[in-house]
Formats: sequence, structure tokens, C-alpha cells
Amino acid sequence: MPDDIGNQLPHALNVLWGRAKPKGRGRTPALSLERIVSAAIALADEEGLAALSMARLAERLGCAPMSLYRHVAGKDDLQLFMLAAAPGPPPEFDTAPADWRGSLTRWAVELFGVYLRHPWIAQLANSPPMDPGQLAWLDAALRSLGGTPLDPRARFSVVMLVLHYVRGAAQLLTSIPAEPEEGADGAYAALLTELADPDRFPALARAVEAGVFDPHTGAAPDDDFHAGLDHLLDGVGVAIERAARA
Amino acid sequence: MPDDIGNQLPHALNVLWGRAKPKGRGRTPALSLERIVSAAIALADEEGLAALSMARLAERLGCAPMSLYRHVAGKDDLQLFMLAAAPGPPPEFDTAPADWRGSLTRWAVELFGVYLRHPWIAQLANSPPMDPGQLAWLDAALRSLGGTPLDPRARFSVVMLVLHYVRGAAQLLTSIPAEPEEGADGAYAALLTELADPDRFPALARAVEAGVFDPHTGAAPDDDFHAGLDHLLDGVGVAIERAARA
DNA sequence: CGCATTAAGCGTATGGCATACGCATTCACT
DNA sequence: AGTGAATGCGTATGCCATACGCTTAATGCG
Repeated sequence: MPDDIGNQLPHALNVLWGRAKPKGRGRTPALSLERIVSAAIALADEEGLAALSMARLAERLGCAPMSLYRHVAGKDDLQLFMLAAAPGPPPEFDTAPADWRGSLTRWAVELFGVYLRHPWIAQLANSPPMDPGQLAWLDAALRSLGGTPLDPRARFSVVMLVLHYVRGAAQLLTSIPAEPEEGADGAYAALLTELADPDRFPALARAVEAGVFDPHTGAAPDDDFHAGLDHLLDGVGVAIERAARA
Repeated sequence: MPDDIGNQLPHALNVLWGRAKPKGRGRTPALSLERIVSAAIALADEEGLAALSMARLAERLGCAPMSLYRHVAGKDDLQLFMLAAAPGPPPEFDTAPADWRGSLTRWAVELFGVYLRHPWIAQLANSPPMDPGQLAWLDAALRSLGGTPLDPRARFSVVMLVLHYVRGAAQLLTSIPAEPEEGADGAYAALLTELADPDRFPALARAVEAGVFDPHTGAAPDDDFHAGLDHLLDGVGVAIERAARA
């Protein structure tokens, strides 16, 4: 009885994995799970996760707040659906691409884009991925290493490494607002300049002095991201060579 | 007038950086910022960030909810204080340690411990660090690279890379509950076993089959962490050698 | 054609939450 | 003793998630 497992789970997961029952009777639905989820995603994108409340969502959908609960078990449930839907499909790879580095880079870049488009994802992903959406991304990343001599555990470790980097980089980038107001873009840099006392924080002061925090002098944010990713993949390359020799 | 900057900031930062005014008059405080913050940290540690409310905190401190607002501008402010205080002091390094890899590893391991002790930190850190506590950690990490030929921007990039990895690894580890209930520790593994359809998610299915998600067969969580960290630092090593040659 | 069945939509109510505002309290210093 | 100042806190407001149950409307059977 494999359903024993499913019965202890959030309702959203059972729906996402297609365990929903096909009903025919009753009133014709004016609302649908899809409409609700995509409206919720749009709301979170536009006004931030904090602005997402059942009431505001209902308002946006033109229905009463309690109507939502016919399609979603609760707010947590809704957020699971959002998490599963927002990323969209991952890039498609063969099961063993010849160019692991190119594939994994593409995967990372696309995921980076997802996080930039939906910054709230990073704030919601507090539980391990169990929905088809996220597992598809995970599978794609594992596939990109399909042609390497790494063992399964090492592959997973590499994928998590890349995932964490992408998440962190996107979160950092979206958290420094780069305010649309005039030249105030470098507010963070200016603040650090004042706070980084060279006696107390010598290394930080030198970094600030070198302009590391200035509004991306010379390098675009994407370049920074790629630079870090390359460091990381160099390390993966070392591991792959080592595994190939063994 | 450097204070122009400070006036637009959260109140917490001005206090943390010692811009507080030394008062002498008035009633003797029964509450103190320190007591409030450490109680809040204890509450979040024990019952999770969601359980942290001004009311519950006041209850724990034996005061009325509104009393807290005499010491803290609001909940956001309180969380800033928590974020600054919880990590404690970073490991101390010379400004240019001979062994960058050992130093950075120590830094990462200690920070990993911090995240495991206070899982809520990862959920709160949505804005760039601007308090003395976090900047001290940042400075320590930058110092660990002080003896390398990397330029300031590359150093920062490396530090962020390590930081993101540590955060992500800790978050992943704490999000898979490892439930204290009997052998139910591998609930996530069992669920994935059922969900990872080999047709739809071939790479994932293979990983599950290989036991990657089993409750850490053979490898302790710390070993997994170290393994990933070593991959990462291998990549940093490559960058350092490259910079040394140039 | 009408009626029972079924599920959707939603009104109301409850309890928790952050917090604005103002008053009462109690100390330090004159 | 008195006065100014800061603390502690009671009250009130408005937002929030959501339990419960009624109303509404569509289905399909008799």
C-alpha cells in the first residue's frame, strides 16, 4: 500500500503527482488551481512574498478569500504549488551529455534566471524538494554529469554545490536593491565605506577601497556570477580527473 | 556629515555601531536590549522562527508585549539584532595566513556550526550584511586569503562562494528533519524511492537506487559537507595557481 | 421535467499578530 | 521636595489565516 506514505503528506504533493480524483458533478468551478497559483506567483513577483496574503490574492482574483480554500488546503499548500510551478521546465539534456561543463553551466545560468525572476523562491525553499517541478530540475542537473566517472554520491554533491551557489548568488544580487533612484545605486558601497574601519576590519576595508562593492565597476552582475561559477566548476573538474584516474 | 547616511537606516544598525546616546536619567530599566535579543535567539532556536512573536517573547521575559518596543523599533529591528549577535565572534586570523586553505576551511566549518545551531539565520539573511557581527565574519574570511595572489574582487568572489555553500549545505541538512521517531529517519528517502519514476527522472532514479538519499549510509553529514567543501576549494586552488603564474 | 446529489463560492466568527498612542510609574538629579 | 525624563504597559486598530456551515448552482437520475 504505497498510499500510506502519501496520506501523511501535504495535500499539494498528492495533487501535483496526479493523485487527484476526477470529479464531474457539482457547480462549475469559476476558480481553478492554476489560476490561483499563477496569480499568487504574479503577486509575489510584483510586490514581494510579504505582500502575499490570502485576502490580497482573493482580491486580485475577484473572489472571496475563503473561496481559495476549496482549491488549496492552506497557505503552506499554496506556497508548495508556487514552488513547483514557478521555475518552469528545466533545460533538457541527454542522459550522458558529452560536455558536462557546458550542460551544467547552462543549467546553472537558467536556474539563476529563475531565481532572479522569482526572488521569493529562495525564501520559501525551506524543505527538501519533493514536487515534480523541482525534481525535474534536480534530474536535469544529475543528467549533465551522466557522462562523467563520478559516482552517484559525488554527482549529487556536485549538483548541490552548484545549486547552493546559484541560490546564494541570486539572493545576494536581489538583496542589494540597486535602487532605481538616480545615482543612489551604490548606497551599500557608500555605507560600507563609512563602516569598514581599517583597524577593526582591515581586509574588508581593503576590499571596499579597491571598489569591490561599487555598483559593479567594470563587471556586470552576470560576469560576477560566471566568474564564481567557473571557480566552482574548476573544482569539479579536478574531482572528475581524479575519479577518471582511479 | 556622515550621519546623513545613518539617519535613513534601520535603528538597529545605529545602535550596533555604537551611535547610541548615553542616557543617565529616567527609570531604571528592568529590560535590556541584550536580554531581549538573547531571549529571542533562544526562542527561535528552540521553537523555530515562526514561533517568534513579540507576544511570546514578552511572555518569556515576563513583561508586557509593548515594553519591548522601548528597546527595539519593531520586529524587523529585533531580527537585525539577532542576526548580528547569534553568530558570535569569527575565528581569528593573521592578515595574511600562510595556509589559506586551512584558514578558510576552519572559517567554513565554524560558520557551518553556527548555521546548524541557529537554522533561522538562513531564513532571515535577506539583506546584505551591514552589522558589525556579520562584517567581522566577512573580514575574517577575506583575511584568510590575505596571503594569496588573488585580487580583491576575486577574493570577494571566493568568499561569497564559500559562504553560499555553507549556508546551502546547512539549510539542506536542517530541512531534512532526521526525525527522532524510531527508524523513520529515512522518510525522505522512502518518498523519493516511490516518486522517482525511472522513465521520467532517470538520473534521479539512479541516484536514489544507489542510496544517495538513505540516512547517510557510510558517510556522516559532516563528511558530506567536507567533501563538497573540498571540491570547492580545489577550484579556488586552481584560480590561485593561475593568478600566481600571471 | 423535477428533484436529489454534489461540489463550489462565500459570510461570519475566532484568535493571533504587529504596533500606534498615550498614560502611569519610577528613577536621577537639582 | 520637586521636576524632568525615560521606562513599563493598557488599550485599541487593523491585518492575518482559517474553522464552520450556509447558499448556490450544476449534474444526472427518475
